[in-house]
Amino acid sequence: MVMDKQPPSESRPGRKRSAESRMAILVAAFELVGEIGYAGLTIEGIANRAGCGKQTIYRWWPSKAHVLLEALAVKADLYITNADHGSYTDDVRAFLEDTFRLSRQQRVVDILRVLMAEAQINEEFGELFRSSFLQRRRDALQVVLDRARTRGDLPPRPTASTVLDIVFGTLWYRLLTTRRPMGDDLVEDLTATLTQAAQHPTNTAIDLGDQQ
Amino acid sequence: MVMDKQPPSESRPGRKRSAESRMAILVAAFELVGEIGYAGLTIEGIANRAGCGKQTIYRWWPSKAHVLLEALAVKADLYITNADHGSYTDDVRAFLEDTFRLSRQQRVVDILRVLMAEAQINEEFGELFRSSFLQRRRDALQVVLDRARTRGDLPPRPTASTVLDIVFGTLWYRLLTTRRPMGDDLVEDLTATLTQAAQHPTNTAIDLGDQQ
Amino acid sequence: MVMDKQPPSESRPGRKRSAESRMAILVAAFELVGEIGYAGLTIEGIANRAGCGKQTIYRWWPSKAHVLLEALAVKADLYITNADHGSYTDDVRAFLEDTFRLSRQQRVVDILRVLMAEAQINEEFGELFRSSFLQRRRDALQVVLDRARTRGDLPPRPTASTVLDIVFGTLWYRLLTTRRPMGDDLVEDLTATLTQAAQHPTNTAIDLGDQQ
Amino acid sequence: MVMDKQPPSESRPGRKRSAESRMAILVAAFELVGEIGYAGLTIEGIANRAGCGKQTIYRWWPSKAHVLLEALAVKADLYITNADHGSYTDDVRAFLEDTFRLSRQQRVVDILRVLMAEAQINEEFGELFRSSFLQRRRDALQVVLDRARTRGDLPPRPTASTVLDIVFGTLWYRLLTTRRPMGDDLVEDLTATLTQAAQHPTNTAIDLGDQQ
DNA sequence: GTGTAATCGAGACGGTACGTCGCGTCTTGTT
DNA sequence: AACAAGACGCGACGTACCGTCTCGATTACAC
Repeated sequence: MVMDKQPPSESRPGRKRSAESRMAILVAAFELVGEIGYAGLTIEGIANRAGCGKQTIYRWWPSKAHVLLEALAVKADLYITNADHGSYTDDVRAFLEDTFRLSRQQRVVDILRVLMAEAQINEEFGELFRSSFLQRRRDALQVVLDRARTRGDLPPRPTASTVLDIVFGTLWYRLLTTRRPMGDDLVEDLTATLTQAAQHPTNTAIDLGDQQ
Repeated sequence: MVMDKQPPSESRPGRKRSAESRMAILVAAFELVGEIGYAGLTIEGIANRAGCGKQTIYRWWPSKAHVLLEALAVKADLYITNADHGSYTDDVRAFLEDTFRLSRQQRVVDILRVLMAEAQINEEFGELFRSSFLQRRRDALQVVLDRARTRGDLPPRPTASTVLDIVFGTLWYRLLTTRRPMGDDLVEDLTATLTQAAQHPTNTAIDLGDQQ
Repeated sequence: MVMDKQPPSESRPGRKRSAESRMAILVAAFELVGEIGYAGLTIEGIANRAGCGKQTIYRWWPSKAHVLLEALAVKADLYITNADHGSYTDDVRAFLEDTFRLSRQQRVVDILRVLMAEAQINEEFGELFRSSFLQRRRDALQVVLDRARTRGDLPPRPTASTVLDIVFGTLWYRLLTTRRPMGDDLVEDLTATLTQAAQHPTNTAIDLGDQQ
Repeated sequence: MVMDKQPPSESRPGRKRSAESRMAILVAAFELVGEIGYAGLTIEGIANRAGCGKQTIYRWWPSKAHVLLEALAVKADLYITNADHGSYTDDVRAFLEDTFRLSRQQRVVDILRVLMAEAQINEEFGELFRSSFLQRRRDALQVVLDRARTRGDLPPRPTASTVLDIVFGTLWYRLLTTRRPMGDDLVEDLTATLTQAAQHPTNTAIDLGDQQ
């Protein structure tokens, strides 16, 4: 997840970027947002906590949201496995359960919420957030769908695009509104809804009966 | 949608609240957010445009988001019909299409996005936004579900709670990430996914019997 | 000491001025200036303490300093006797000692200081303060000087005008700078200085001659 | 006349105080108080006129009166010579005439009046005004008195302390009440009153003996 | 080694908006 | 008409951060 202004690449003269300062800033931002909330988070506050000058933050990140996004990437491994579990249904369930597990970390959830919020308000950050975070999550689930299509157990409905919208829509909606993650029942219900046609295209009635 | 600090009710001495100022403030906020965006919107700017003092805003609303929420309620009729269209499938499709139509108003969509954003950042506003806006939308769709259950064409899966999460999740996810509303294809795909069991009327009687 | 905007004089229709409110306002102003100081004194604060509306204050006094001046007149008897003590020297000493005694009331002194201050800043109040307070004090001492001239023990120097300037100048200077009144020694020293020629009339001619 | 918060002295890191801003602020304050008066003078107005931020003023001065006091020190050379004119009488007359000349500058007089006023209202400023202005003036005249004592023509009465009170008392009283400075006649009259005993050298020796 | 160049901390700077306070005015209903 | 109450337009307050700009003081590469 690259968001620095200048990937140095070629060798330049002059002092090198301080790795200590970078980490101190990311840690300070991560801690502060947990202590005083995003509304109270300021560049000045981060600089104070990190023991660095404001300029050092402005040099490398354009906004506090950018700092926080990188801090999240450093502090939390956000990437969810999409290993093959043998069937489309099991893959989807596993994906949802992985996400569910991740969203138990309240600190991480809180940061995701405010980053999504900031993406609505700050156009430039929105661009980055969509391309470097949201799209990556879609890509991960897309792999599951592609595998199902190859395997042959992908139901004709809903389309892949709709599945992505439903899955991430439901996830984010819960995050943003109830502030609590999906529960086991919702995981199960959602998995069934998205995959029921695939499981038994001919005998919907029986499935329904079993599920009761 | 009541959000004023003091519903006066009984007759008190002193000058009454100015209806002119209230409307001027709501109109100014609505216009300004369209012209300069939410990030640039300030209480000071609203007061200037409205030709009133800042105190008059602070007296009645605790934040610019509260002003905007009331402005939205005044400027836009947000409430979507949930009239009976004869079947669950048609009711759901109508609800989604109504929403789709509403979300063609870019100004309204932009405000909804930033209000959802603010609800993540400002705890107090989040409370109000959930209770006075989000919950009402859920209630409206709940009526459709209740009618379907009574009518007898509500599929056993997904549960009502899951349907609400999926519908509003997908709606908000599109709003917040692509910034463009659902298209006809998504409406159709989503409707089918949520009601596909209902499309097999032979099972419906049995399901209903089980559910009761 | 009249400073009301409208001496009612003739009989007008409508409700009469409330004597209770007037006294409550004057008392509140007097108390508040002692508790929180002149800088913190506000019309709103006076109105709250007095249990009256702000308009009632604005109706009768143009500024908080005007209120305070009237409050002082009501609360403190500022007028110093200038009774005949038989000689110019004793009259002057008595006048100074009276003033000294008055200036033991710290509350009164504090108010006089801030009224003099306000008179420098607020042109309109300055006018009133000079004519209705300062001039009256000068007039009182002038009586002493006139009596001495009649009696024949008024030294030719300093002139009456200079005596007034020296006496009140010294009084006010002590008030404004040390915040403590003249002591006995200063009273005695000042009396002697102003009247010494009177004590040694034979030198006067020589002095005058020398000074020319 | 030092009134800055931090005499930097030792070398600190960070940007240095801007001398341009300091002068721009002092000039703006001096001009504005002449144009709109002290009551209308605001920190905000000074900052606008000076083309600087408000914080730059608050960083270095605690109130508009402090700014004005420093502005006065920069704009006007307030210090009056106390050179030796050969006799106590001539020294006192010269001191008074110097002051008289200074007080022809209406702008300077107006500022002195409001600073004395502010010193009554603002405790902290009063402290500074007394110690950094009033006391220095007293010290200057004290030099004249000390020289007279050394020289031997200081009259026994009034005491040095009383002379200071009378001189500055009369000066300030005229300033604060008539708003016009002492005239030639008052200078002469006051000089004579304070020095008349000195004109009788026969008494001086005895008096001096007593005083020692 | 000795420039030259970039980064670092610190912190002053010109700004902008904050949320509050008090001003003096203006209803509103009561006395 | 005056009164208590209190909302109003207004303007300044003093504060908090913004993002920029000196400042010495490091570092590091290039000569």
